[in-house]
Amino acid sequence: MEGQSAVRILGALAQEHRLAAFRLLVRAGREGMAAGEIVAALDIAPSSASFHLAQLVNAGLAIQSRHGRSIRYAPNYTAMGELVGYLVDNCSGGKGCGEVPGCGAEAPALP
Amino acid sequence: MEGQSAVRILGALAQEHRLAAFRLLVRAGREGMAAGEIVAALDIAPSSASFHLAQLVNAGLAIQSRHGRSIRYAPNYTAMGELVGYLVDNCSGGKGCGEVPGCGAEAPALP
DNA sequence: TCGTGATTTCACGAATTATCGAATTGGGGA
DNA sequence: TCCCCAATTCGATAATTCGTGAAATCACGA
Repeated sequence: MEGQSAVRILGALAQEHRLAAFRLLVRAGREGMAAGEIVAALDIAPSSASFHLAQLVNAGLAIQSRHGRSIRYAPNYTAMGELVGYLVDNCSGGKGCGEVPGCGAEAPALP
Repeated sequence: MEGQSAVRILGALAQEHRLAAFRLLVRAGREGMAAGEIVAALDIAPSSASFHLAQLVNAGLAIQSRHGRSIRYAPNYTAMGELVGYLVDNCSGGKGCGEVPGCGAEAPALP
């Protein structure tokens, strides 16, 4: 993952409603949720939700698909995994990352 | 880590110069870097750098300390580790997180 | 004490982001 | 076909963020 896309993904998650939406999607699993369900869960205007969901899709964190007359959003685990990998690679100061239990990050890779 | 502070940290990293600055700090290790060195490395106006560094400090990602007449900034590995932990906990859909090698994230904890 | 270098704070304009209501599109079902 | 229902797009506005130069602060050494 490059720094530029890391910034895009971080920016997509750096908003209360979007982080909440993504967590909902993760919780819902691979099938994701319909836009209407997300709107109901987040308790914001439909147009606002659409705006935020579009940002998640744009950042690659969510995948949009039509199911009948509703539109479903599913989480993209790969993008999140790459973000975490990027952060872990930038987390270690050379002595290993003692703050993330179970993660063996040794190499401070800085392109 | 709560969602609110996760958003603060994500927001602090979701900016080109701030992400670059934090990576510099991580690379520099526990001693960190003087503000002037960071300004030189990022090639931005001193006031802009000060603005961004203040955001990192405010989010808890960096620690500020005076050394002589210069001010040093050091990375806070704990905050980054907690953020990664938060993301990992929200990364798994229940089938384990296959995208982060070495990380055993099984429980989709949603407070 | 006085000057000097290192940083931050202040003030301000430009750009981006967030939110909402209204109008619009796109698919079923009667 | 005609009518709903789900969701998005549009248009406008409020709020936030970013970048910069000028001024203030802070600590050190002569």
